[in-house]
Amino acid sequence: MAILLAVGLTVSDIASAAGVSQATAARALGNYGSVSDGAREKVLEAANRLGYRRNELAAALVAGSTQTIGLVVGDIENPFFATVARGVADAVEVEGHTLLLANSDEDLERERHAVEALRSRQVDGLIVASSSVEDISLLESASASGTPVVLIDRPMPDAKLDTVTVENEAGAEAAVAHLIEVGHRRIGVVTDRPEIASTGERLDGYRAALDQAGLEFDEELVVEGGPSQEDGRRGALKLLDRADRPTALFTASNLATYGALSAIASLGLTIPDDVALIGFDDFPLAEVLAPPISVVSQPVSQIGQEAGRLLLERLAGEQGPPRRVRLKTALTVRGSSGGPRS
Amino acid sequence: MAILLAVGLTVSDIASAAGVSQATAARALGNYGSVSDGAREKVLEAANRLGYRRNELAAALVAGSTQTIGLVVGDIENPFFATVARGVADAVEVEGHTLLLANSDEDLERERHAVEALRSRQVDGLIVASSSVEDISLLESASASGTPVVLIDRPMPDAKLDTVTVENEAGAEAAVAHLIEVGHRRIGVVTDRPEIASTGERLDGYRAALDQAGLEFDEELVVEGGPSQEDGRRGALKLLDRADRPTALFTASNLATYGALSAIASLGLTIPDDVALIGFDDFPLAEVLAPPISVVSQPVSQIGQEAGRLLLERLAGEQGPPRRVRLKTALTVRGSSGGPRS
DNA sequence: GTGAAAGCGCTAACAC
DNA sequence: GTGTTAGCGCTTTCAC
Repeated sequence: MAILLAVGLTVSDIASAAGVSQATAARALGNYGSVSDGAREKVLEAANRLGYRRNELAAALVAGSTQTIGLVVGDIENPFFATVARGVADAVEVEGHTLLLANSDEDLERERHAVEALRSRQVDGLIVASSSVEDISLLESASASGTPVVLIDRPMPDAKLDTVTVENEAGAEAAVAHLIEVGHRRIGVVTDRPEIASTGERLDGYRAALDQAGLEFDEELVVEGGPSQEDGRRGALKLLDRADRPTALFTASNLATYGALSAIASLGLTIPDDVALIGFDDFPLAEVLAPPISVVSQPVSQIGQEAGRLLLERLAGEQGPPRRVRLKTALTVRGSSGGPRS
Repeated sequence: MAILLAVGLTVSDIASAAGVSQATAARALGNYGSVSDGAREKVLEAANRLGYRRNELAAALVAGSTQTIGLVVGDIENPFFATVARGVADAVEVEGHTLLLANSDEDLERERHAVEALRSRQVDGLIVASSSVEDISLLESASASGTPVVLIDRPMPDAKLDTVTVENEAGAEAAVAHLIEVGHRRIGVVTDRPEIASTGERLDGYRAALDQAGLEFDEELVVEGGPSQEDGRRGALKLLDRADRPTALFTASNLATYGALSAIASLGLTIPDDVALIGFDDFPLAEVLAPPISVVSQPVSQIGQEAGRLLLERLAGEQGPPRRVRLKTALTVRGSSGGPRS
């Protein structure tokens, strides 16, 4: 019995099967240079018959390009990142690129590790939802040394890198302004991690709306959440589980919204009478809940697609200064933000 | 002004910087063979100072292993697949592997294409949620030629491949039996795509529960959904938007459940009085909805982890016959499955 | 312990 | 149009 450890056919195998030189076979298979019709036919026939598949690894080693994009997200289980990933994949796959995926768990050390691992694997470019506001030197050095990097979701004004973000401040301001407009005066916020820049911007939007209405900022009403639903739940509970609880909540991320909904349900509170709610980022069941949940919606898939597009342009040779794409957000008012009981 | 197209340092660069031969530098860097302490120190110092990073591509070409796992899912935006992906990533990353991700959109042709692309990139192994019940010859041939394949989520009894699935039939049967127990007699089903084997098993569970209770199977009560929330919504509407609508619904996938919730809301029906509901696969807001939604929960992350584990074992040389891991499901009764109004 | 040299599978000069 | 040859960056014999 033959042990067949099929390691894959090489160009040479096809060449000898077709009775031509390795170079001719390579030319026919790679569709470059000039090959006579006869030779081409023999080669392709042999390749087809034997089931040849090009070793992209070897090709990449020569070409210096792997046709591979590294994507680093906080957690692919987070629907936001999953949708971003889908957007990126859609954008880059049409050009024949494939995604190498890594989770950072919003940890700077793990992010560094992921970026290094991806670079070692010679990705052509990187798309990163960075964990840190401050230290992006690693990413800038990657970019400087020829691996373009696109930052997503988290604005980095000083970064010399392409970025794709949304109008965090305007979105948050619109949400809070709306809550104020329908009569709320004490509005709690559950933020995402303070280390990520979008958190700061959304908080700025919150303050701007208060300022605009002449309301005083009360830091008691701001709680730091985190990247998980449980963080959001805890944050919301901290705000709601007391006598002088706010009459409305603004949750600054999708998982924070989930968490707040859970907290509100567990306390037996009614939306919007006991507490109104607006969340940043839309979600599948927002319209189905009773009442439907008001949200600041953002074009999540488009974030990924734009990032993919920017990266492909860099790979195609684009040399200009860092580009900053800011996508619009939109306030979608549904039932959950109705006026307070008063 | 110098043009610095930093292409990356090579072992030779480090070797000359350290004043040793390329081979010695490689040995020190790769931590194999024997190197004198002095030489090692010089090499590592130089590597560190210059910022050397190994080109894993070149290493992989020699080693014949890329430390890379290909993952093919229907759609990474689907929370089920996102969680599976996370589980796989967690399992394989500890061994230094990275995930290459591809979406098949539940299309057999795209799945084939993805598998080919991943194999060309020399992944060490593949984990696939296959789109087709019938044609897995491509995957079996991959496996036979040295790229181990683990099938997930969709049972393939005849496949000569490792598989990780859940107890679809038992889970579905428990759900429907419970609906019958609380008094329902006309129970509608919204399935996933009929082409995937889990759909068949869940439908078998439905029929088994009816049989057990002596109820007749009515094919009018079964509608084919699909892989999207919108498919589920349409399917549920077909069942609910008529006079003799069923008093309960069993949705056979998470997105079908989302879709059914949407359909129920749009029709203004009340759960569980107008229509009771149990869905296959738990979801983040299930406990938060009013009423909370009863589900058949499955260990989604564990599916991914087990698949990763089986694959790593194959890569480590495991030679035995195909292994079939069947994970348990559990019926979680919440408010949505309460008795009918009668 | 160390260096020279071969080779992984491919692309691409360079001759003929 | 075709074959010979070098080389991508690495690992790994094989002499010394």
